[in-house]
Amino acid sequence: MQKPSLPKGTRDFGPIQMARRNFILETIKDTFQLFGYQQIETPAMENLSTLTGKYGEEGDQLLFKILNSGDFLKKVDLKDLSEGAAATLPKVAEKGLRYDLTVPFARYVVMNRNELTFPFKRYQIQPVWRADRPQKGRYREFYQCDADVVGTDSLVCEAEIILMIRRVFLGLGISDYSIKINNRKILTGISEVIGEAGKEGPLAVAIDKLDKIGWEKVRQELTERGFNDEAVQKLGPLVEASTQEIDHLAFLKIFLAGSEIGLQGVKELEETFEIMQTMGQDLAKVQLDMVLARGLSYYTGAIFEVKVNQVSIGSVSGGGRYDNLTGVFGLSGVSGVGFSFGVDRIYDVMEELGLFPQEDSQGTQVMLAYFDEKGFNYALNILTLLRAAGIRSEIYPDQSKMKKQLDYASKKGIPYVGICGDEEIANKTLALKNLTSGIQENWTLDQVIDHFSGV
RNA sequence: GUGAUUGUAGCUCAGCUGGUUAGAGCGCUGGUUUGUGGCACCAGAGGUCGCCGGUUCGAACCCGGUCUUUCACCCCA
Repeated sequence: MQKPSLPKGTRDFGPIQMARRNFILETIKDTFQLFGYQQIETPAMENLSTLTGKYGEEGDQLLFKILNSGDFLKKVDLKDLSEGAAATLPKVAEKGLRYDLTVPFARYVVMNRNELTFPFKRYQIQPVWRADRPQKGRYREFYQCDADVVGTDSLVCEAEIILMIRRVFLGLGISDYSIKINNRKILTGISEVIGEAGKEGPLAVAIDKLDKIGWEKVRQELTERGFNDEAVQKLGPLVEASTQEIDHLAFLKIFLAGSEIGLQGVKELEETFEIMQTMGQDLAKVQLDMVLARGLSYYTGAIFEVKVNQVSIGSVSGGGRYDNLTGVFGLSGVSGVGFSFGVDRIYDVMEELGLFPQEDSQGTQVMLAYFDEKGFNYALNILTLLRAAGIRSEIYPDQSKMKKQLDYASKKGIPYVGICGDEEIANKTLALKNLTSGIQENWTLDQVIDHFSGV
């Protein structure tokens, strides 16, 4: 006999967890649909050529590769082996598990460009896999809920992303959180005005850690990454301003005065906020974060990140605009913007904050219990009638002691048990017992149906 | 990928510098209660101490490897 086990970083979801996950999923789905997004799905596996090179060097390492079927070694020769893993890999694996939903979506858009009506708004809720080392709030298999719109560069999309995030969090009962927003063009502008044009990549990576490790450490990292002292010096006022309660847009207009692209980024943010105002919306929870960077290299415009306050979990949602994601698949000039909710992290956050409702709203409402064959037959009849009336009900399947039957209902959290004994059969009633209060009354079937239909 | 950390009954954990048959609480099964769960009392079942190897007269305990858990870095939902 072998001990059963799970692969590292994966989990089973039991009935309670699934009820909770479905609650989160339904809230998100409902919101996406309300905003006009249509659902699609793509395969769990993609050709490796679709996936590699889209997430940076680190990302390629985190891809799960699928060994070719059959004799996977037949194309490998000794020379490949002597050259190491990088040379051998393409010959033994040509498929991989998807790393996110955005790249498969880009692939889908390009392959179906003639059938799709643009702007195309799609949502997608599926698991993704990363060969990461698991830790708190980080799994090797987890769900993403993406909503993206491609084929328009309208800033209405950016505004609507903010509105969708707010609606979902309202529905989930999460109230203390911030939607951080920035624009890659602003980061490009910053690198220009400090005299390190073209280095926004490393600048972004370093500056993103500001609230985590502090200015001193970031400064060190920048120097290590080859930024000269003068440039780092020039960054000082920005870092200071980012922590102060001032009008960041106004600050950026001055700070980025010498950078056309930087000012363009500021303008985009400004317009996004104006659109929201025209829609009659305020900017609650929205926070312009001048040092928000995000790692993914394909972002070119707005970038988002959502952090729930007072919890130890990382960001629960993120996204941004990408101008040329479909370009690598041969369709250029299509701008897209989208974001993603991490269900597993939202789950962890809600658990940490104790936000899940106690009772299960989809569980059985009544269980039928009985003492003997006669009662069993009577109960089977009643069961059909209850279900016909739309009442979630079940019968204890084995003839056994009343104690056992009640125990089962009690443990399963079923609130009512309908007991079928000789007396009840004779009077055409049910002895309906409330398991919370312990009170038991004899009710006619009509009364029972009335009672539960009203709930 | 780098550096730590964890693993003993279904669950949460004790287990002394290595020394007979490895314990507790909760849970589980049965009983006190043959038309009634929760509470109480009584009895019982359940463990190759993650796995493999080594040191030792003797290993849950020491050493090596491996898997797993958690955490930091990197990166990210």
